[in-house]
Amino acid sequence: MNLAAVNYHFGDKKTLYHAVLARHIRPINLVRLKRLADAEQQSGDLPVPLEVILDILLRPLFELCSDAANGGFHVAIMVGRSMAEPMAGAEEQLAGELQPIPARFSQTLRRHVSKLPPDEYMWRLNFIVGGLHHTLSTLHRMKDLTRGICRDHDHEGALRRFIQFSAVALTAPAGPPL
Amino acid sequence: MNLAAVNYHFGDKKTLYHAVLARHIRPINLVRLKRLADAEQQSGDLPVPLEVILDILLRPLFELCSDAANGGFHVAIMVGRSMAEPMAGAEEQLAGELQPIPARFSQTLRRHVSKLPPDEYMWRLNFIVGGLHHTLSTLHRMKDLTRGICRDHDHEGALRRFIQFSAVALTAPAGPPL
DNA sequence: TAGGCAATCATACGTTTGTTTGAATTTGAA
DNA sequence: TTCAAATTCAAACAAACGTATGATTGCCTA
Repeated sequence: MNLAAVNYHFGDKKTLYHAVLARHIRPINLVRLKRLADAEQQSGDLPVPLEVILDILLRPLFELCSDAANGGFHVAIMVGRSMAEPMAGAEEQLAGELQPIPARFSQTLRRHVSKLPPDEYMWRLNFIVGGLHHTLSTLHRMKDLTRGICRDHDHEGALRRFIQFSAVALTAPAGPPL
Repeated sequence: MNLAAVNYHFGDKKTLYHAVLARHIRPINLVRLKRLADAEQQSGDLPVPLEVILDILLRPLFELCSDAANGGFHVAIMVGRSMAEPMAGAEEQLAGELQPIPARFSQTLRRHVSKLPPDEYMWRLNFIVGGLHHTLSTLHRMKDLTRGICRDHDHEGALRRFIQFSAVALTAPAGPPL
């Protein structure tokens, strides 16, 4: 469409970029918070199983990124890029959108990782975040990347494996101090 | 320096980009192959411990990316970007440089992951690769990202944790088939 | 139906970016 | 020292990009 519309409606390109990101991520985060609340209520005093927490956290993202009709995987690329190289002077904008999620989920996760030192937990979370966005960005070319061993667009398989991967990584005992 | 020199010596920007990447990655890969051969010889018939293999694979990368004097972390960004979004029509160039490494290391890794289906192994490797490059790209702003919980430029801590992280993730038993 | 507002469009402007050119300068060998 | 090839430089070029403008269209309300 006509590019002038961008400046008419959004002012400049950077604002448009963040608007697109927010439009996709906001509803996902609402779903996440809702599902987590439901799961907690259903569990009563028992901890919500780690795999369930991770499923709630990850499934909406995988579903978004596999929704090819709505430019799903472009969003995957955008999110990944925003993580790896935030646009100068505008990281706060996206951060404000994302902050509530790790904060809220950490509450629930705490019972599963209570023996981990906080920095150990953060490091592992960062490893996982990297793996996540890389996975989302490469879902559509896994066949090429693995010489045919993995299928393209295998969202369900990727999600199932990534949940297990993250659960194992988070629950492993802390290594020896340096 | 004068930009015309780029086109004089390299032809165009893309070629320069790959030359920079190759210049940094090639020596690293030589070191990796050498160290792996040494470790195998030293182990005789016993398998090289997984953590040792991972250390050989990862340490040179972490060292490169922490060599600030030589623009180390810019290389981290470049590598990460090349992974996530290879430049159109030139992925083969970098692929040729990187191919021998996973192929060679998979030989040695095989004894540790022999019970994993090949696709399961590839998926996990992809998760780890994503985590790796994200980690390298964010080493210099971990403090900001974790609200002060992790230190900036803690290459040694990151490496140690990432090795343990990868080892745990690779040796976990395969989940139930879908 | 007329008037006003919002949205869209073709077009143009100013920057940035990648590349080219031709003149200077340096280098190395005879 | 001399000469030719290699390298560097300032300057210009062309294309891509982000943005701005003024005319035009579509829409809603009075």
